[in-house]
Amino acid sequence: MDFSKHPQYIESFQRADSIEEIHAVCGELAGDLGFGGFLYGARLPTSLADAATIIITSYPEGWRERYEEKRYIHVDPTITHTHNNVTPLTWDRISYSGKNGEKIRQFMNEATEFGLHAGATLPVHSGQGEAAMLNVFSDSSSNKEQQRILSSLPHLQMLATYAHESVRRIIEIREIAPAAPVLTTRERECLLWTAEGKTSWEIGQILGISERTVIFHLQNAGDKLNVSNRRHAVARAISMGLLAPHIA
Amino acid sequence: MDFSKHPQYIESFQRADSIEEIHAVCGELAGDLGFGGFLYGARLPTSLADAATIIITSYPEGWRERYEEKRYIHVDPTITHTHNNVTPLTWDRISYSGKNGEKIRQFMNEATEFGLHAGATLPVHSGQGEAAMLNVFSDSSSNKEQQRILSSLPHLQMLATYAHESVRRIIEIREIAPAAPVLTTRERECLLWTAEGKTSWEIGQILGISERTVIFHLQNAGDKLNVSNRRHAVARAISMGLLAPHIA
DNA sequence: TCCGAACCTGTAAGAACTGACAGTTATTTC
DNA sequence: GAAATAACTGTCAGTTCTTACAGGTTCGGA
Repeated sequence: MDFSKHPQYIESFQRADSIEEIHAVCGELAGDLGFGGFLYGARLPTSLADAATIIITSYPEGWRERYEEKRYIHVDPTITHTHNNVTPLTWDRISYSGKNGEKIRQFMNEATEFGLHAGATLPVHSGQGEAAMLNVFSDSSSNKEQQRILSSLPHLQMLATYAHESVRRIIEIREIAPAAPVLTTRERECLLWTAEGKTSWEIGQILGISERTVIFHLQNAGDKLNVSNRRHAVARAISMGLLAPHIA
Repeated sequence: MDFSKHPQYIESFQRADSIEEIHAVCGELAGDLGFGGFLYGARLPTSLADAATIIITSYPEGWRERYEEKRYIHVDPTITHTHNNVTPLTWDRISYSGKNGEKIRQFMNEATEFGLHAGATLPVHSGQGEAAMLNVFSDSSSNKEQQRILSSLPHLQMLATYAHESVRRIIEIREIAPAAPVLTTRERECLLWTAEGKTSWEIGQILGISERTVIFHLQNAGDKLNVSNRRHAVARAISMGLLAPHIA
């Protein structure tokens, strides 16, 4: 297969500044590599329990409708795989055992009705629970085609990271998530111990300062995080990555 | 370049059940692909502010000592890149501008003294803040070599995910992190609203149950999470991914 | 039919947190 | 030298959490 346009796709992804452009690049590369269509899907957490879902796809209209209608998102093995893995998945290796096995088999059978006979899923994860996947499908499941898919996996995987990078860049520009405030050392320390369940008094003992001072720092941290109690502060700080282990 | 052994490496990674075996596979593939050495590094968060660091490497002894001694982990641009990106980095594209530019230049210069003339970094992220990278270096930085590195990136990237997968599998077997408990729907709901800063009474209003019942559920959740107050429960639940947005 | 799991509710005392009062000290920056 | 920032400390009233007491209902599986 011809991978010579690989660098061009990467450049196109890096230049893209709208979802439509990303769609175009994905479509082009899927076509060039001989695939029948693609689907890029990402979930970008915006708050604790909410996430923005971005879908960029050239899947057949009928299949997308069916998928919606039957709520196949709860069955789709490519999504499960992406959640639990970092490695590529070729669809011929999907397992039909387990309690959802029958549902999955039906799902895959229905997919073939719309031309998705074979394909692969390339997971991409980024920090803080962001997850994305690039699916490509082929309208044949011959041995030769399976082999072709297999050999294009490395390139697809790499392109998937660039696709994801550009989506993140574009979405971030539009500012879905609020920026994290800058905490002082003490504020971070106090928050961290709070997250470990310590009381103000205990934290004071740990840090060698008075209980009142701990309250002071936590109050300041709370103001910066725009919250009104410690439970909320802990949740915010963690999900903003403010308490994450530092390098080294 | 010859990528025909690609599937063999993958199989070896999947079969490996010790860090030493992973070392061997990485060494083999780096050698086969013409690289002078490799470094796989991962940070697997174990608790809120702590992470296990796993390093598997064939870097020159002298360079590793120097790196330790000078605490280059704070300077190393491959680590910064891995933290902030999902895409591969070829070392010739490292930027020397910015406030740490001079330090980074010195770092890279010293690296060349030990034979690291060119190379690439392949980031791998998995859920819950886990991050890893595969570095490979070459003892020449000729144009031809740069080209060679570039063309092997897709394969390296894919192999990096398999390397990371096997490390995760091995480490998980040895149980660094405790398993997440199963929460009931109500427990999860109450915890979620608690993480949003709501009081018991408020949560009762939201869920249409009494304040006492909310306390009851939070108590049970706390017991399962093995914590003694809500701040700790919120922290635990979030960092275990129990409150993460469901696929819907 | 009995059991466990999930869900629901009440009272009450003491511990912990929150918010508003009112400050001090040291360091850095303009 | 003034201003800003980080760190530090105290009291007090009111709110919320924690723990321990003692129950009840519903539903599905053994």
